[in-house]
Amino acid sequence: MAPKYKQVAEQIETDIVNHVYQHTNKLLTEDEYATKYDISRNTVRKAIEILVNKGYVYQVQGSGVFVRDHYNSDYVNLEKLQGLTSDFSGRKVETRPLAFEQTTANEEVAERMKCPVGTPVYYVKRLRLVDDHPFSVEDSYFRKSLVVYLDENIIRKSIYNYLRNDQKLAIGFADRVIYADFLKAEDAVLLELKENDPALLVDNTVYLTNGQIFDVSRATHHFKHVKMLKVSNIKS
Amino acid sequence: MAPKYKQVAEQIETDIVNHVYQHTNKLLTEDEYATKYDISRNTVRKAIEILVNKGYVYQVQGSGVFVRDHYNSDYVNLEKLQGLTSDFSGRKVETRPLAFEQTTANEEVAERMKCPVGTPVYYVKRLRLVDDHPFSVEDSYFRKSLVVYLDENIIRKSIYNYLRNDQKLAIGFADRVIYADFLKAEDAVLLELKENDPALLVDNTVYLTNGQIFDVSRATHHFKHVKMLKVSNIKS
DNA sequence: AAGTGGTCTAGACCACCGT
DNA sequence: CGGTGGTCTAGACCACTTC
Repeated sequence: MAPKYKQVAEQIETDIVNHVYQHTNKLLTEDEYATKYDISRNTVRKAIEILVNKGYVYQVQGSGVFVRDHYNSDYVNLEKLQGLTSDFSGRKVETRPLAFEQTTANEEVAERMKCPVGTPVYYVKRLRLVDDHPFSVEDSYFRKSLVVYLDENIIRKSIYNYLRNDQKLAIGFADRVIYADFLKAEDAVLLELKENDPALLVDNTVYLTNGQIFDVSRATHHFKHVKMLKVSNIKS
Repeated sequence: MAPKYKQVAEQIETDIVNHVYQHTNKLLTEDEYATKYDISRNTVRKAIEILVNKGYVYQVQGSGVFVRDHYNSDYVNLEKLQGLTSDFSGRKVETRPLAFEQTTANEEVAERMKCPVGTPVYYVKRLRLVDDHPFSVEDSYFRKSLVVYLDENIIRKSIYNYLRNDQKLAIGFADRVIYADFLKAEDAVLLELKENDPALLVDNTVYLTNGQIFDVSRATHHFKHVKMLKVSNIKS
């Protein structure tokens, strides 16, 4: 059972996507939502906060909450970690496994995973395509003691859905380091580009809620097809 | 007068940076902070939420709030918009003005600023250096009707501090689109790289609290010296 | 002045972690 | 089981926008 504020956030998000507020671009007031859903104003505010963080709306004190012009599906939204499928809903998203093996952490992986060299890990390499265009190549390592089981069937689909739903893994937070570099020859072939073209790289480190690292990955993105979007509020 | 939750967040942040929690890596409990600062638990939670979003700490239900290993000063943290000076505190940050003029929006700028072609704007081009290494080249346009005044002296320092503190401009939120491309010849010279090397680009659109766009910019970053960090929680 | 979002409180109860 | 974070409430008062 999801908490109320999440349910309400999803409700309002659906309304936004369905252009319910199109005439004025303005949401209902907080008091109106409180009455509508029979919840307290603070719960309404928590719901709206989620939408603010996702970049759907902005708040103006004394005035209201307004819908933003939003970037439909050309960007990878850095606020939504669920992966490509949610960013590119309505488009064809495909995953091609390129490698899958059980091995042990070499020095580089051990350093990124903060574990000893030789720790057992799963290695997965996958090519992702959107609308039949190569999108990114992804090298992932999963710590075997934490993910317990993986197979070739699972990695064709969403590894994360499997870990969350079937393995009940409590995924907590993630760091992503974003940078540019020369495209390696091996990846150039897969992305249908040339060696030493630019590449947009993202190094991921994913933690369980208790702070343990269970996954590190590096995604090499097609520089022409991939742009990342970060929305920010000037608070904090 | 900053709100309590912000003040407390800054207090705790200072404590973290000064290694006050180093022995256990664990913050005080929410109740302890509530007593310590004589505030309600909800206010403590708002303060801690800020630190979570900045990537300083993570929360474990039933257990406590823990300090993360943090990435001292090698990354541009996408959660902190204040600019380079705060990301690279303790390092030499320099800004060299390359161009400053009053002009009008051409088609590209008008499109990005969602304003008519011909709208009066300030154009600013600056080179940023960190520890004497070229870091990025930045092309910015400011909508003249909203920023009112700028001069060559201001753009040497922090334009944003000036707009916020002296002009009392209410800066609200920003979009950043991050991507990779070939480095242009003109920027290669400034960054001491070669034409067609990779470049890490960031297109910025900055809004006032009322939703008006007052600044658009494009930063071309040195691919070897710049990495961006995004920390995320798996909530929302 | 009325409307609407922003801050803050005090307290209740639940969910999860550890002993 | 006790400790600690997560959700939620009802209400007060402030700050800003709009008319």
